[in-house]
Amino acid sequence: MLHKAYARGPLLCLVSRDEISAVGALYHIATTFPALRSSSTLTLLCHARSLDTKYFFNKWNPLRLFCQSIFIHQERLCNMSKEIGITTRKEENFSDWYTQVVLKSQLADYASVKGAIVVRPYGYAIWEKIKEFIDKRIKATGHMNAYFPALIPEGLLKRESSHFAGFTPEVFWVTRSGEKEVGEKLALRPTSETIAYDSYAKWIRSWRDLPLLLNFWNSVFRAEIKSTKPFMRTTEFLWQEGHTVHATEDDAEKEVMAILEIYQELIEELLAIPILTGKKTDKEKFVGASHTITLEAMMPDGKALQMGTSHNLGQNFSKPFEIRFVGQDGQEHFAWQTSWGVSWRLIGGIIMVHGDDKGLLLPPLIAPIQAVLIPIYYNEKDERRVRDVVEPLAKAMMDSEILLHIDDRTEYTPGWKFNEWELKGVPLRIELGPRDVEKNQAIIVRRDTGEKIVVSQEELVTKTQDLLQIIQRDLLNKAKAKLETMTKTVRDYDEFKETVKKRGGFLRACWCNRKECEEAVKNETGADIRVMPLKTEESFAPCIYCGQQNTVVAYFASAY
RNA sequence: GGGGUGGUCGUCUAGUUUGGUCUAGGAUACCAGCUUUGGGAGCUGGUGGUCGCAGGUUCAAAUCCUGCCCACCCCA
Repeated sequence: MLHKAYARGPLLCLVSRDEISAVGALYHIATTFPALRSSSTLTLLCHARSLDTKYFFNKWNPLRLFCQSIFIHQERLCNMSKEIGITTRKEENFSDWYTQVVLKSQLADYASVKGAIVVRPYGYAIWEKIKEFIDKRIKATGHMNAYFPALIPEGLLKRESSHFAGFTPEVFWVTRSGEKEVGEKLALRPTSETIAYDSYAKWIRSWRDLPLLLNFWNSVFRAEIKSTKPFMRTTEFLWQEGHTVHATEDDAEKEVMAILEIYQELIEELLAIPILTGKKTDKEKFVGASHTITLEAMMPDGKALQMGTSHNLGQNFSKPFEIRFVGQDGQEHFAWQTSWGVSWRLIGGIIMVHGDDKGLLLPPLIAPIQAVLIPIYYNEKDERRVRDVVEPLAKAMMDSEILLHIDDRTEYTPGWKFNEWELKGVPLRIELGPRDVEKNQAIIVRRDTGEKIVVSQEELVTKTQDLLQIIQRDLLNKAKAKLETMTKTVRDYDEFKETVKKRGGFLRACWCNRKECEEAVKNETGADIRVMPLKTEESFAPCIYCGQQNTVVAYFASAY
């Protein structure tokens, strides 16, 4: 194909014009494409290769260009269709696949600052859906949004010593303003506990001021990031942080668990990602918390992803920040506090868990576009016919609160659009062309299975709604099955090491509750304790590391 | 923390070994026109590049040297 199309004609032409130069080109071609040597023209001229072929090839521009065109055409013939979409398979190179999906589906892009990304409108739309859900749920339970400064004076950040020690390696400092050094260094907030609680102390006087239930939508900065992974590891990221103050320890703990429930619903029901929930160990808990409740998901590459945390801060901050109130008993008490958050890492989780070789795949309840309607027509007459059908149908769908997008761009063919919307992960595609107008039907295609379903126009709305529900459910079930296969109960340390190394996943094992063993396992295998189940599971073996008998069940994994 | 690879129109890339014909070539994308449209169509013409950034060497730098920035991979 190649030599027929490009080599023969132009080559002969060259030979007749400048035989000597052609020799150089042919020699190069012959060494580069062995398959072409059978061409008689090539064979003949290759005998003359004692000439300084390199000279001709390098210095004689038209020849070089000609040879290049051959390279490129060959590559094009081979790779054309693959290069536009995702070129790596999810199974083969997970990391590269992930980056390609993020960039090519236009969720985000790299910015020219190390560790920073730009969230593009499509990606931000997903974040807005997450935001919408959380906002609605926390407002329904009496929380309100507020905003605190991004700059925190060093003194404040240092007030709670373990908190400061935990964050200090990754804090950005502002030390200059304009031409002058600033008096007291300012930290770019790595989290807002300290700056918020400084204010809280001023606002809270009596038990009547409690509970104080605030939430902040903002961004935080964490330095010391070695390599950037959009949504997963960035120096600045968007999140929400809730900070509440309560009169009793019991109230604080209730808050921690209430938030856990909201997160759980968000992650499992909207994002369709199954999770393990439970406590963090003392080593892994939030620095400054008395305990941390976590939600952990498993990614297809065997690494765990922390999807959200809810901390019971006890009085660890209220004491140094002097958040005190006069109780009903007339006595002064230190308050009890919680903090909790989820970040745009959730988006990373969605991509990793549901995406496939075609690109992104969004669960309907989190998709900014749930169905894309692609009208198909050949000419103006058909265009009118199709439009007349599409317009009322689209209106009916939108009235039924289906997030529909009509792709009526004329510059792309239907096939192009199909591929593009698949890359972007839209759960359903609806095709409607002249044939369908005639038969009073439409074609619905599922993104997750590729299944094509012919439906009558009358039942398009209900069928679309049904399918969205089905896809939502199927995605969760599929992810649940995957989680199950990636969770393994182990009793033996060798098996433990082997499993971490080979396939990762969650390792359900027994642990003696001592930091030394936890650290040793982490150092030797890279896996740490992600979560200890809330409902205590019955111990089934001695400690995975030291063999001691008195143990609890813990889930280990290497993590993002 | 240690080691490595790479950065050239929006994207992918040729050219870098051996500095000079490169005021940088191509493909794709983009724009215009024609034509097409049910799984990434075609033709013709056109727009588009501070060769990552800053210095240095040289008559001459995409090419050589130094520093920096960014991305990716491997090891701890």
